[in-house]
Amino acid sequence: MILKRRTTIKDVARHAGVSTAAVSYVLNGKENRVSPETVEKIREAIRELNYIPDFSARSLVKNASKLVGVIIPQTEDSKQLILENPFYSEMVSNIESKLREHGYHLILSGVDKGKSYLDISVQRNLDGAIIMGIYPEQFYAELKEVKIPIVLIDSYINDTYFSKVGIDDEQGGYLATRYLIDRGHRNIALVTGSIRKDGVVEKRFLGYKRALQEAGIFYNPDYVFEHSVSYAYGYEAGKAIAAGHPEITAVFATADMVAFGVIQGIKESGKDVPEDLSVIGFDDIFLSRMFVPPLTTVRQDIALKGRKAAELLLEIIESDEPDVVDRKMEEIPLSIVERQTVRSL
Amino acid sequence: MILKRRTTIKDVARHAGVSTAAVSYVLNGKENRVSPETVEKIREAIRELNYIPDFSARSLVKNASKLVGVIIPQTEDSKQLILENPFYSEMVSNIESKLREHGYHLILSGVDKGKSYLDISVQRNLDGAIIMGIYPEQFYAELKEVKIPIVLIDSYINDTYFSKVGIDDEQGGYLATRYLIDRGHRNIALVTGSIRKDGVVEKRFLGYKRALQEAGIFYNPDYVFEHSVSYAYGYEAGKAIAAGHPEITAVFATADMVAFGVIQGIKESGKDVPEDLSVIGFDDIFLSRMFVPPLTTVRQDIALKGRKAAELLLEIIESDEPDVVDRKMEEIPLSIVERQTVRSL
DNA sequence: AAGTTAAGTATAAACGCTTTCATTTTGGAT
DNA sequence: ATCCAAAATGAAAGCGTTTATACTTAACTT
Repeated sequence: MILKRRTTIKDVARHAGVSTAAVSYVLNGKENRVSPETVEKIREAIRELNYIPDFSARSLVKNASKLVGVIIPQTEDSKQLILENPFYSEMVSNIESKLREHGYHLILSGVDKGKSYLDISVQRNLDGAIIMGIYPEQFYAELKEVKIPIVLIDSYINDTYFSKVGIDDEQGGYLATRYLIDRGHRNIALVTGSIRKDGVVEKRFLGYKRALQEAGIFYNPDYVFEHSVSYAYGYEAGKAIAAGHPEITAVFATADMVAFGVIQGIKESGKDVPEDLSVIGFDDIFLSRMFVPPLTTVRQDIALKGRKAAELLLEIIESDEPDVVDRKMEEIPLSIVERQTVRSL
Repeated sequence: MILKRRTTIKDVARHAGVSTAAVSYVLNGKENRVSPETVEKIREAIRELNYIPDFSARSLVKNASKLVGVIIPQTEDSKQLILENPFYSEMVSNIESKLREHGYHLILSGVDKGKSYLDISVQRNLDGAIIMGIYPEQFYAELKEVKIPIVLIDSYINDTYFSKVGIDDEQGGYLATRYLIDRGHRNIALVTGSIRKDGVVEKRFLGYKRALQEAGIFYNPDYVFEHSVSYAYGYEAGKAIAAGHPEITAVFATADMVAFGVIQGIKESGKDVPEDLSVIGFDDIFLSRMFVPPLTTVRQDIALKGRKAAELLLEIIESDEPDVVDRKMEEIPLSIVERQTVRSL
């Protein structure tokens, strides 16, 4: 593989009979510094030589890489991204297209347990990052050090340094639970990923409790099944509920993926959804529509969430005074979509 | 945002009282060129100053970026990645973890219709790329120009320049069809994404025809429903089959995602799977297990596919003579997993 | 003691680009 | 013709690294 030498700005300059500075000017849209004829000559040369700039060199001098980091959570056990969950892949896909539209590229990555994201952000000179999910305190502290714009998706970290996009999870949890209560359910289980401080699950849990309390229903800790956001855990919980809790008539799963598992678990225990047990999910991933039976769930616009996060980040990156932009919290609207997994008692 | 100046190798050198060369040596594992005490001093300085190297600068001089491009197909209409399909997200997730393990980062991207991948590979000085799916001829021609190692996933482009990882799709198509035939089906529909040259679908289609022929069944073009790899199209086709072709007893969908749609379409036409119509899919994405009814399908190890692609690429990148490594075709094994969507006639 | 060698270290060029600033050219105005 | 401002151009420094090369020192040989 004899690597042909790169075509550089120098080649272009020579070919056009001008200095590298001139070439750089037209490359950077500062054409007013160059005469129209020269611009044309340079354009021509660029075309003829098929010149493509080197972003590393550019990054070095401009101190901007046109690179954005995107972090998504990993499975607890292995080090794999939980990209399989359509919730994340749909967001990533929307973030990617928005970024590309603006000439940015995306480095997709998980972050090793206990390790920081400092390394990659500094190594790659990232212009910004979008972080999904929730991490240890320390992680955020380090992130701030890097001094790049950060957008947090689904995090309640209370620090104005970070911009955020998310939903009103407490309200979502409330809505879901209330929806069940309104249909006559009193003994309502909660199946959920681990309830961590500043995470979405914590808020949804709070909403669940608020709805219960408001309806005068005693909160029973035995009814919360907390472990991980996965089909597998939902399945397990579904079985446990169907087998061990005949008094429970409905379950609120804090993610559609979990709800699928719950339903499957219930079915395999010989009960039916929604005849014997009602189930409501959260997210409305595109699969929920196609599930059998179609899942009743709390809908959030996932694509919008991704797009908003990208837009917000770009806005901060491209503002002249990134430190002055006030860090807003973009809130994506919420609604219940009624399908066929909840019945009225 | 007062950007504190980067900590550079110079700072480290000064702090340790040595030259930048020495620092660079220990950074690059050439410690034998430096005395043990100096190494220690430098290590200390690095730690104390919290030094993190700049990969742009490194890339510039080493002409290697530790960056790998990953391309996945986009939806026809919009410019969005079809990452929602778990088939892709599972691969990406496995590729990512493998790459990260080896100190590489991944730039995830689609490629704009008609545009080339040349830009990004040159701009970013990519060390290699993994390309999923199939693109116009021209695309590959340009790709070769860049002279970086490329691994193609699911492509039958006949060019030894590229390494490949894939399955025996013809055999897969054959197996699926044969499976149905063996269970008494004669009128078998094929529902598939567009049959493009050198794509997996073309091969599966060929396998379908071979099985038919071998069984002495007349191939009926009316039985192939060709459009796009999507739930939506499957749904449409499912309806069309259930409503307009009472003689058809089984359908082979060339992707699980499509099979889901087909089944849904059939059900909404008032027929049942597998009672009235049998359906077999392809891929065995993790959802197929959880689908109701659980999908009978041709299984390929998607995670393995991703990992193999990453490994293969790394192997070529890190070999001293990348042009000498012979470009193999890694073949992932195939099998049928029997679940509940096919019945014997 | 002089010479040789090896080991350790430092200097400086190079990678491809942007951008400051000095210089040259142009074209009015006088 | 002369002057001047404005426009166009170019030289060169610098971004943070690596690495070839040069240099210094220490350690052996004779």
